[in-house]
Amino acid sequence: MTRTSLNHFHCSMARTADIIGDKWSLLILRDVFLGSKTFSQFQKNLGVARNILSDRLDKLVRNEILERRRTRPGVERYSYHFTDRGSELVPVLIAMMQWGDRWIFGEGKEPLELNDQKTGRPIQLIKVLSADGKPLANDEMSASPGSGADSSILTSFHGKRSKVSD
Amino acid sequence: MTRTSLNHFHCSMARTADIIGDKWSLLILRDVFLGSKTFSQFQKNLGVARNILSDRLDKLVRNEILERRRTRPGVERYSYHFTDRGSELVPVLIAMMQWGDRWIFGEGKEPLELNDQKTGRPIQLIKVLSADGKPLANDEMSASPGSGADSSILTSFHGKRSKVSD
DNA sequence: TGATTTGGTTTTTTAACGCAACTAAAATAC
DNA sequence: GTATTTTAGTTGCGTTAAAAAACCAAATCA
Repeated sequence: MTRTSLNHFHCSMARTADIIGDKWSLLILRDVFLGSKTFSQFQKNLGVARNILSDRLDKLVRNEILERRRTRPGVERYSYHFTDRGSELVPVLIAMMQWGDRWIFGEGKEPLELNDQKTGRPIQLIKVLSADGKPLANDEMSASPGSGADSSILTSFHGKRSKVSD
Repeated sequence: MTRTSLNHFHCSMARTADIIGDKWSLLILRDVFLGSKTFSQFQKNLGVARNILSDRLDKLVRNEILERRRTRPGVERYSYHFTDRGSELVPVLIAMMQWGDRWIFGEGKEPLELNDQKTGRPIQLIKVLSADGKPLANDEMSASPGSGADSSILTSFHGKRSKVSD
């Protein structure tokens, strides 16, 4: 019996979490964002077990988050890069970083600062904005079934569950 | 041999991932955001095993993401709510949802739409913005050691690792 | 009064994790 | 020209956490 997959949830969060919702995948993606490219770099930076790293890279490649490129023809030397799909996960990563900056390390103690390369100034805090660009608090939002919704979306997004080998 | 904790990484992503970087925690938080409050509601909506749910709720409470309130004095009836700390994770959740909307379900097939309650219009796509409010692509950002950085932050953020029972 | 709901805990099984050792080819050092 | 190191993994094994199901006790509903 394999672990529970979230594949059949009709829910974007669940499906996204199924792909990147584990510690090592998230850290690998962070590492890619910061410039790491190779198996050894990830291994050195993260200290993750090699089989786990192998498994996660595979999964990220299969899900087209990362692309594996051969760096020299005919030789087993590879590098990993974001696909378009993968690079659009960066806001997720940055939102997580910023939360940790604020609530774990605290103002003025951020381990890492992200800057606009052109101006050198720090990027903005990631926020939820209304259509006209105003920050929205959580209780100023409402959820409604989207165009692709099935009937029971708001009362339950518990879809069928499945066993997968992944 | 216990699982590796990311507690000693001097990295906001790692530390945040250590708290919410697993499927069920993320789904519980989504569920809270959408209005669920009780153990039974989470269990019904998510279909998660009760012991796992119990464990995750506990962890989220211990980490002050959620607050457990007794709903009737002297009786075992509880409800779970975001703390301030927890509610600031919502941008992370929404960024994940939006990624799934786009890359898993596809434009026009979103299971759920989030709206500005006042106007009824959908919220904006979450983006990384420069100080002057312009969207930044990934290669237009640079990382530099923050005010709380230790010396080796960019070459390696592999801190000491520890075994924890958590 | 008997069934159901609520909020869990306990028990058992199984899959995932972590570690160390191994492989095999290429690159570098001596 | 041989030896060591680096790269990119795979294999095997023991441990641990997750999943499923059963159980529990108090409160509430029918």
